[in-house]
Amino acid sequence: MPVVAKWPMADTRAVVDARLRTAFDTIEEGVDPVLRPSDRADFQANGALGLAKRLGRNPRELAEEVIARAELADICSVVEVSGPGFINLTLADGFLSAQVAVMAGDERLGIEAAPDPSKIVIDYSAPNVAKEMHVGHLRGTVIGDALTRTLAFAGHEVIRENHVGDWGTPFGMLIEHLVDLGEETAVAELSVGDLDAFYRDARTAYDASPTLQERSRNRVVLLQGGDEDTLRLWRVLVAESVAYFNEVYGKLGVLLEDSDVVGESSYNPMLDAVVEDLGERGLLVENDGALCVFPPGFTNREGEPLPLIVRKSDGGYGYAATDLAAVRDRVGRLGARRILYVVGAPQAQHFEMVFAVARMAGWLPDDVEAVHVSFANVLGPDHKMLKTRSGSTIKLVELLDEAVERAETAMAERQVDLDPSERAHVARLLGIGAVKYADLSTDRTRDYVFDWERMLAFDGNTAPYLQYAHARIRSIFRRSEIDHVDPATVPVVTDPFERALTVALLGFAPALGAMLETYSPSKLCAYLYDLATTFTSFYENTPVLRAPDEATRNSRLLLAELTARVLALGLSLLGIGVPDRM
RNA sequence: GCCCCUGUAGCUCAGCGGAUAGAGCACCGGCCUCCGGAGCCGGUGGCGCAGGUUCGAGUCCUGCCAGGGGCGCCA
Repeated sequence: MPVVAKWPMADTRAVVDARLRTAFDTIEEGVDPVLRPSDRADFQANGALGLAKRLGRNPRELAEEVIARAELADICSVVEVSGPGFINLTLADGFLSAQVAVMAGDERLGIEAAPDPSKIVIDYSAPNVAKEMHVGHLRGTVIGDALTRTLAFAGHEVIRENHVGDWGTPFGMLIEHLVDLGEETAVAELSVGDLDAFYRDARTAYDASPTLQERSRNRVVLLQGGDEDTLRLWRVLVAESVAYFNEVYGKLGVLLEDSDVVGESSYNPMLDAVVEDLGERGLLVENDGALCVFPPGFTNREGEPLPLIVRKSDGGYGYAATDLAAVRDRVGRLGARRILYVVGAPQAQHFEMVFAVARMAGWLPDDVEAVHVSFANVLGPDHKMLKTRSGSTIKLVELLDEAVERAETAMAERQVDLDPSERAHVARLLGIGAVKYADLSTDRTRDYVFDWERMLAFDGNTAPYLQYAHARIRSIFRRSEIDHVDPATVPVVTDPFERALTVALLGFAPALGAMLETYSPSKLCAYLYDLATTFTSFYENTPVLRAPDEATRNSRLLLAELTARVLALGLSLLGIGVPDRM
């Protein structure tokens, strides 16, 4: 198939964009064709309008000139100027079928590995030791996991770092509570995952007893001073908590594991060096006994320069020091070319300051990117922020268990005929998938309304809908005699439903690109949902197994199978599994 | 007081400076001798307000209004 070799990428938009770019270049170097999907054609290029304005030319004439200079004959069936100077492009059916054949013949579905792979550190999840994981941790964990999987698929070397809160003043209180409970009782409580009760009881006792407060303060000093017995107790807290986190991660189905835990405490040995470095570069200013750096451009409420406090007046280190040490370590030791922080939006200014200081100190060179992948709040159905100490916090495990239960109930209502073990497995994929997808499908910078009913509803833009579309396709293949379509099949694209599905399939590469460009899983979700609806419409309106002839049948089977593969791959990149039956 | 984020249909959300602002839920109306009805086809309904920039603004700028968050020793 020479026609196939001409377009190695199954990224239709990129091919068209490149052709137009070449044509625009002959008129003026470096003009963006401004290629967009169009209602009136497959694509529209709007670049002629802006260029005409700059050159003082008639936009329609200029658009005509671009068309005349562009090599489009082999990929477009219709190219015309419309309106004030839009170039409307309709792709040639032969081009579409060749492109989709390339995609189908590729294990990676036409997604080329990044030409410039880089080492990326991604910091996400970060629960606190001896504290329950609640819905607030859902977003960071799920978004971080999706980005990790997708960046890795794109060919990058991704290093996960779970920056757990395992250090700081509360640990004096927590260790004393551990002592008061007795180690065995405490371990028993923690190992069953009742971190909430442990923390709450510790806090209650602490608040009520000045003696305990005194002991806690002393304990912090011992902990920071490296007292062996205190450290041992501290390690018990950490180990039990991490074991519990792993259980939650297992339920949630995310990649994080023990070796990814790089808690705040791991930077303790590097903190003195951070201060020394900053001192040597003359960046430190002593202020009321605290060592500060004043990055330019930050002011407090009085309009005075705002410090990043590296060392507190009592000699202790705050989280600014830890975060600086982490940057230094990730770039200096690990060789990260990019660092992603999947952390809530309220910390935006903190990260801006940390990055600014790290740049001033030379730890973060200009060619290393540091990005705060921020996400907004989780709101309750009442649109108020869900806060940890408000009493009515939802434990993450309970949320996940209920999601699975609801999936089971829904399956029971549909009288799904599966054996018990497969049934349980599918319920898990559906329930957990629904929770994850509900979170991922909303723009991460917007507040996310957590609503049981909506999240677990099995219609609309939800994971179960996508999973269902996938299962229906698998059912076609179970029903027919064939496992897979002959990979050499080149689909015929004539029927409007076939055509719409083909165009949708070819949107996969740009959709992944859009997700990675902006670190927005919601873009991939939107694409997958569009693909699923386009497929279902195709499937309802176009006979597949009962196609009029063998060639059409094979062609449609190919489109169906490819749809299933895109759905399965796309969802897996989001951390969501797909059952064959449901 | 200053800074950041958000404001799109009754509700939940898409909209990368371009043509008539799209979905889903809910509501209304069709489709079960037909490959899985957790579905398909169709309908009602909207850019917080006021200016400005632009050939063109939901998108960019300014002001206001509303909600949320942040603003030196908690993380």
